[in-house]
Amino acid sequence: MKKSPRTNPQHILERATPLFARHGYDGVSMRDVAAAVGVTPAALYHHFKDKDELYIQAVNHVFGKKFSDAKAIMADNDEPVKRLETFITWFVRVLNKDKDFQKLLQWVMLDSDPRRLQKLTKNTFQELFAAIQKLGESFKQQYDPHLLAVSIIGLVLYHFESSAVRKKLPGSRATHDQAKTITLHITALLENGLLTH
Amino acid sequence: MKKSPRTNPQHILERATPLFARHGYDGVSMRDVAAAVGVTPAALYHHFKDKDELYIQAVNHVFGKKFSDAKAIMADNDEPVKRLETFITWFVRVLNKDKDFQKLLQWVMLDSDPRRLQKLTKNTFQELFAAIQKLGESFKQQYDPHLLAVSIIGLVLYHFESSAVRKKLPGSRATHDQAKTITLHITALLENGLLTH
DNA sequence: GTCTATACACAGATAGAC
DNA sequence: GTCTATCTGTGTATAGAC
Repeated sequence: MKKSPRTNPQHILERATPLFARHGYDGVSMRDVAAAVGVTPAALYHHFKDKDELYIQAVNHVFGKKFSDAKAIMADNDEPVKRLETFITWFVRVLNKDKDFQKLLQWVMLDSDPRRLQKLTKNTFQELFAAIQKLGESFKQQYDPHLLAVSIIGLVLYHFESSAVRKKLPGSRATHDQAKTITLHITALLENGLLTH
Repeated sequence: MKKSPRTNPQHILERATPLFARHGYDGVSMRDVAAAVGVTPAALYHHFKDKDELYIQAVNHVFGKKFSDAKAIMADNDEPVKRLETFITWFVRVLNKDKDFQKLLQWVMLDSDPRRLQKLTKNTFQELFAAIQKLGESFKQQYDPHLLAVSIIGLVLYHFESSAVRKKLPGSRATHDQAKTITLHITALLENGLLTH
């Protein structure tokens, strides 16, 4: 095993991730990252050519792991309802556990730089989205598969995206932050809808 | 009628809004705003004590109008299903029409400054959220009203929050950007769910 | 591989003339 | 009410010593 420097690229990414997750690209400076790592800004430029590259690699470092897990889950051969529930259970648990992942998803959606957005979404969302879309086709034919996939993802994501604001709103309770509560609510609503038949 | 200066506070807010909507608080400088208004940065400080105040007033200027419209809609006395559909129709149309409103909603959800978040959410979301929550109680009792309100809002919002990314994903079509398409999809899914009964 | 030192642009904000 | 001019801190990024 070669001697590895205390400060390798992966270590830098792991220190930078929570900063970008909390404050976004424009809210974090290279000085901030350097301070979190425990080096000077100049040292960062030895490992990353500029701030964009550092940010993109930090995001992809987080996304890569999660989405490869998701792909495995969606590849199972259970029946559709079971697969849907497995996916939602997994997605809720991951979002609940890894706040950095959840926040970075939000920041990516808001990125106003087309170049950077391209690099952030390349080879990450596509496969998972396609799998969800295909799963959606197993249900009622009336739903557009693309819109249905967006609906399913949004239904899950928004319970976490709204969390900071939601807690200030009426009816908020501690149980609303628990993965199990959210999962049960979403699956019931998605499967049965609001009306009695 | 008094002589009004070409550059009054409201005019500044209207010029600043699209900038904050696109790039967020940290992505916009006072110099950017001043350039968009056509004055020097110093002039802005005559009308607003600092950047925070300018940003908060810009957001509240946009939110205020929309949410008072929404309150009126939710006050109607139609039956629950009809009221739900009216609300979703209105919400989708507003989000589709006013991209600044839609984007600012996203930025507010990500605001990491507790002080600013407090000022942004004070007296804006509460009443509307409470009305949606109450509407949700008209349907199946099994659903937690708070979670149901979050689900309904998220289901609508995410179709717009995801739009930049969604267009790069499989199955995307031009009709997916039309208010009517989205409204019909969401109402059908919410009311009936995925399973056949 | 990390440091010191620094270049240079841009940030928020203010003083005081007009 | 807006300007010019400016203060002071922070931003990204680099050169060159160690």
